[in-house]
Amino acid sequence: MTDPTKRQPLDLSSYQPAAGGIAARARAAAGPAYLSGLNPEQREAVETLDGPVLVLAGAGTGKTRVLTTRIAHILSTGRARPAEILSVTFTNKAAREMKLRLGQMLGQAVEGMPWLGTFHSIGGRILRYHAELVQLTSNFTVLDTDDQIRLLKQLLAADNIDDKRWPARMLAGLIDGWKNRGLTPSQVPAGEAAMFGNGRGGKLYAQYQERLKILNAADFGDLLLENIRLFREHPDVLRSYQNRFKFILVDEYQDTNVAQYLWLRLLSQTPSSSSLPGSTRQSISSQEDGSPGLAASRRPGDDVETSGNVVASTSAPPKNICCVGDDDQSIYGWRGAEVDNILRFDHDFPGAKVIRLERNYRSTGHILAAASHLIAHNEGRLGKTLRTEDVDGEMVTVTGAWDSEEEARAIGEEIEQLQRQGHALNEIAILVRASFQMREFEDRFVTLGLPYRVIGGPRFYERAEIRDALAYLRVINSPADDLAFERIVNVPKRGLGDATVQMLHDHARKRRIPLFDAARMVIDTDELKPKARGSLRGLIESFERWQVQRDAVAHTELAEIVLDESGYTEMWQKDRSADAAGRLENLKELVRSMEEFENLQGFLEHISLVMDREGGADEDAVSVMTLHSAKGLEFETVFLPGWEEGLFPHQRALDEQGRAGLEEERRLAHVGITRARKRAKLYFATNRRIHGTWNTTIPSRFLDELPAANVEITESKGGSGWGGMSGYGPSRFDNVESFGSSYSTPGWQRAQAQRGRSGGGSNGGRSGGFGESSSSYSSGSTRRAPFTIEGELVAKSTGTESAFSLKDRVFHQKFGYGHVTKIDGNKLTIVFDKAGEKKVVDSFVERA
DNA sequence: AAGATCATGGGTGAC
DNA sequence: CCATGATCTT
Repeated sequence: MTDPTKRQPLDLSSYQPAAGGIAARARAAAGPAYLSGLNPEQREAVETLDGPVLVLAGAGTGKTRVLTTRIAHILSTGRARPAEILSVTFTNKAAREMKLRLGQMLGQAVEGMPWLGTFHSIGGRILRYHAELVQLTSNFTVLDTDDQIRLLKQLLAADNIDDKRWPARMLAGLIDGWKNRGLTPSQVPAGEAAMFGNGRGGKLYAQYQERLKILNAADFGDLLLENIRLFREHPDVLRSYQNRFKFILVDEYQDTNVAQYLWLRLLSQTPSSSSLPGSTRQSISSQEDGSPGLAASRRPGDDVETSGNVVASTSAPPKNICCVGDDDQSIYGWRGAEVDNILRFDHDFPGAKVIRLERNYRSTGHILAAASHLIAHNEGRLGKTLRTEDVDGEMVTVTGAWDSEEEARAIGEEIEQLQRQGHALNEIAILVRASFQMREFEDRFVTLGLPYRVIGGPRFYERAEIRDALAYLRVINSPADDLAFERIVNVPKRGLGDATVQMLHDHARKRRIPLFDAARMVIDTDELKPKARGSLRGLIESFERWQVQRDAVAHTELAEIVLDESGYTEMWQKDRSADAAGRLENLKELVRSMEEFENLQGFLEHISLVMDREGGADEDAVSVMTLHSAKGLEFETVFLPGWEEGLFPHQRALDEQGRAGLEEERRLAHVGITRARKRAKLYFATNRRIHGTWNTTIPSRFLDELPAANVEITESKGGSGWGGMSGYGPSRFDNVESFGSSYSTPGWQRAQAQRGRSGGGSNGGRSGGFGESSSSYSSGSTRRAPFTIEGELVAKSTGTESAFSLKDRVFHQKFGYGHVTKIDGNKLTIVFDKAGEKKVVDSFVERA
């Protein structure tokens, strides 16, 4: 990722506030310096401080810049002090970047922005202040997914539920889903609660919550849900936060789930000192627009409203909340994100000002046009028209490969070529749909000796040795943390096996006390064999000693003492396996990383919430990552392999979510293309191995949805090319039926036509073999290029006239002949002679 | 209590 | 094909 501001007219980062302070500086100039680099829309988004604002910021339009400048503006106009601005992001990375950029604008003033952070870290912080009100203590532990699953497994075992038939993972997923939707155990719809474990799902959720309280723990969902509960049950607490936060800013609003939405809604209401229960029942986000799914999911919200805490639009002006997002980049529906939150913003926050940022400062014309045309195929969107003043640049390329191996080889060669031309590898990324695709590239790059880095692999904190070390520290910090205790009770080996642990569990359960306390009691009895008893006593005494030391020595020193005295370090020193040295290194790194924290508590807080893998070396290397983890990044050159039906769009997205799933996949494709500044290179393979077996695949429908005018079909540079079976010899593919059928999609046909027209295709004659499919497509006849975008390379979405008019006689490659009965932007409703009425994007039909 | 073997299932993954 | 987890074995 490079500095996204660099193509903007004025580099804000060079702005240095005068010693007199930002306020003084702001008064000095009629238009403060930090505003002068903004375009009119950006400036409006920054300067519209009062009331709700939704900034629809397309890819590369300067979203982060608007957010940070807005904060600077609020501060410099004296509208609020740093501690009065609530600014939430989804990732720590985003929060860090905002802090960094703010620092560049404001100097040290950022230090005083205590409420800039992720939803979870802010939620967690608020929860710690009021822990006792939600049956926790302020040193509560934040459980990660692993702990969560282990806890659920225990509950399932206790209930004699077959873990095979009802996996703990599945229950964890359900509970997460409920929490994402803001549902406490009692609010889960009966039907859903019954879905798991023969009707026991709801009960298990309730049990799980009880256990969390006993463990003095909260999972990620709780950090928000318990916050909401806190606000609902203690209006005075809520009011204090409503009073505190004069301005609220939200990044990536399209990714918010219902719980986050509710949380924001609660905080964004203007506090009314006389919040009479039931006095204001008017709902803000309400009914009457038949959206059943949403209505159902919003039910908890209505609860909030009818309980009287919500101020209706008429009684008080809504808070100064500014949400920034892009509905076209909503790719986390599977994780509970509600695109509807952004689609309904002006409904939820009446009087909201909606500002669109449509000037793209990132990509060249062809790239932007391709991405825009693709995303225009989605129906559920607010519609933006991205523009660029950049040159057209290179066309987006689409390359077919015989199989995934050749795909990797071709991309490898292209990268080497770019490298020879002097392009930095850091400016090149490979973005895959699914992580299994990465291996092939790694293999290839290893043989080529091409430096690469995989982003988003196993994270630092997920490593066994880190989790073990943390478990020791967790027990010291919160002795009730049974999950941590259980993790390390026999690590390193102390002869405390299943039998001993089981015994401790029985003891603990009977007396309703933590395992640690149970252990302390048991060592004074003769219930254990002398050997195990002595071992356990040693451990307990160690912990008691460490607990005393916690307040006496620095936390980093404590960590070293613990790792040393527990025998944990020794365990790895003795280990002869290859990765033992690396693990010891990681432990050192862990201790090092503790230095920047005040104390143990602060460190543990951080570690549970900050999942970032520490930034790898700055060496020049190609980045390999999933499309999801690429969101928010940009590269000069982006390779997008695997554009095949079933993989992208992913079959499961289609199966499980239907059209909504397809649209989310399409947004993912849009995100992928818009990561590129200068070159976007798409690939598809005709054969791909999935779960060990080779499958013949069809090029992705998304390829068909690209505008021909901006796309160039190229031959694979991977040597023998598609037709060249020779390189592979008589192979395992001999049985594969003609792969010609793969090339009969409209996109392919079009590609051939395109190639013929432009004459640029290196070896057009060779394509003969591919086109001859059994399909009914009339090959040869030059097809009308699909909806192309002329001139200024502006994508047309909703609101644009189609090239067709009512009653036009048209031909569709799949549905045959028909006539247009309705036109909605570029979407046509057509009654086909044979296939009946269909809604079709106009690029799929031609005049008959 | 540790290692060996079978069985299962295999989008995306922040906090 | 592969990685992970549950079960079986020593």
